[in-house]
Amino acid sequence: MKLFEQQELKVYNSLSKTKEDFTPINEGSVGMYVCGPTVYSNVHMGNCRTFLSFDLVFRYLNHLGYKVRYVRNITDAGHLENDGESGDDPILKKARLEQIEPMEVVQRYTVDFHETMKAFNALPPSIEPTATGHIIEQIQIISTIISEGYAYETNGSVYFDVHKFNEDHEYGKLSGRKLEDMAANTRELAAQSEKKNPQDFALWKKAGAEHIMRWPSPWSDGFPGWHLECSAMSTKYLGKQFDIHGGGMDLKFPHHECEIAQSEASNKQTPVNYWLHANMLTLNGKKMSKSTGNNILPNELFSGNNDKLSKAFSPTVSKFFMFQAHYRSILDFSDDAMLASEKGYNRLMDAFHLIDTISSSEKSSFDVTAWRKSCYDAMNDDFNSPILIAQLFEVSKELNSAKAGKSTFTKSDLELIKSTMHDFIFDVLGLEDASSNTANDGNQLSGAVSLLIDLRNQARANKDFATSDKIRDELLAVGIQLKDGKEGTTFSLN
RNA sequence: GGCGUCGUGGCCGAGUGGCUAGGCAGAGGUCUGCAAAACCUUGUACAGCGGUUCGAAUCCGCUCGACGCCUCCA
Repeated sequence: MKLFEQQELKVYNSLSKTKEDFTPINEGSVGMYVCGPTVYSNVHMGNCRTFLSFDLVFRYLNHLGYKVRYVRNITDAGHLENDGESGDDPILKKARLEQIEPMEVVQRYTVDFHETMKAFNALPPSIEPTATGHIIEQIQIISTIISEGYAYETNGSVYFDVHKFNEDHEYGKLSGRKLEDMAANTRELAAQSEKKNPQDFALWKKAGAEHIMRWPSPWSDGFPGWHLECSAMSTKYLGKQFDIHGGGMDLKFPHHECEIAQSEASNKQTPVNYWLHANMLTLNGKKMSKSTGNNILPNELFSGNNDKLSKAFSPTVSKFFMFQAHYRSILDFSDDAMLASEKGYNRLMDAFHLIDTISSSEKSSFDVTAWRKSCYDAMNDDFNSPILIAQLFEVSKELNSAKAGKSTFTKSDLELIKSTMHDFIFDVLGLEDASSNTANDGNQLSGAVSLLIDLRNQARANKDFATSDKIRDELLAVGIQLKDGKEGTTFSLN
């Protein structure tokens, strides 16, 4: 496997706020952890964007020849850190609402998540651990942090002592916050709080009587704090120090900040070399969110069964839409943008299908090697998929020109274009070919339509346009569009 | 209030000190019996005001606006 391109990979590190050369800890291997979903409801498109962004990272690293261990967790418990009444484990809450076992909630939405990721043609991670499967590891970390002096117990609950930690570490270095500022800006009713300071966060919570999901621990029957699971599982499967940690931008603070604190407190070293954060997908200019209802679900998108869009869109078009923006930019979801992406996607796929029909020449009028390099340059520049897609359109234009006899390609250049386009469209972007309905496919539909095309062409030859237009219009009415070209008629399904 | 991000042509969206982003739409053209589809050609935009500079959309400052985090959130 050639590895020359990977030498130039740069990634934007949220910790340093700069693009850095990517150098993995172990040459040729990459450890990557991404915060997965909390499975108490269906994932919406905003959630999906983050996972698809990191699917792109995973795919590209694989493409470059790295051996990647990609860990993405399922949060199925303990999503709670407040000690006030407002705090509530969303999984338990949902279970109460639906009058079922918490693990039924978990199972239902885990299955939904997996089906959604599969629909998007996202690769499964190498390991997909669950929080409930790693209670022992979490308890061990808490014990270590307590013995290191960075956590304290109150009434059976354990809290991370942020102020103590900040004395000899830097709390807030990822999110750019200063503890003093945070302390000055907190007007929390600390009266009945179990915490020494409002900034402290829970490592272990004692379970109330109504709390069904509970585990024994040295401190109480209870459950782990939310931030802890990721520290436990990333350390277990990737080691105390690993290459990439990803997640949504909204997890930067407090979640990832707390992860750093936990890992540094227990392992005495900083856990992650490169922090990558995917930006939000907005709807009507506002962040998609489960709680406010400002979101759209994948199934609503695929079926067209929603009040936000004029039609249904396929998973692959949705991905194409997302990858036309950089993963670190906010992207707004809209009908117009989706329609534009769908047309662009079809144009790109049509151009790809054109390659085999182009006859080769003695010389190429287009520098294919330089073009190919520009594709790698784009992805090497912090996974810049919009530039990559622009490059794919550049070559598409040349292919169309070649078809019209204006550009020329040698046989080997055509093959190089085909393999490069294939690599990037299908392997790296992970798009799917949904438009291969030509009149010579050989399946039943194609056979039937071919017959109608023949009849229509006979009618046209006889200048019986009433008949030919009837065939054309009625096929269109059932969603089959005929396309007359120089070399005969093809069709596509609308 | 604190921290941070962003404001690009009709729309979406890259870029970031001097050199074409790209897609969609629009316009013109080719093709066609007519259409549709497809293809080709075509746009000189960077919120406002100052400053730095030979030169700024790109750097700095201010103003306005939007968004995100600070509470569960990808």
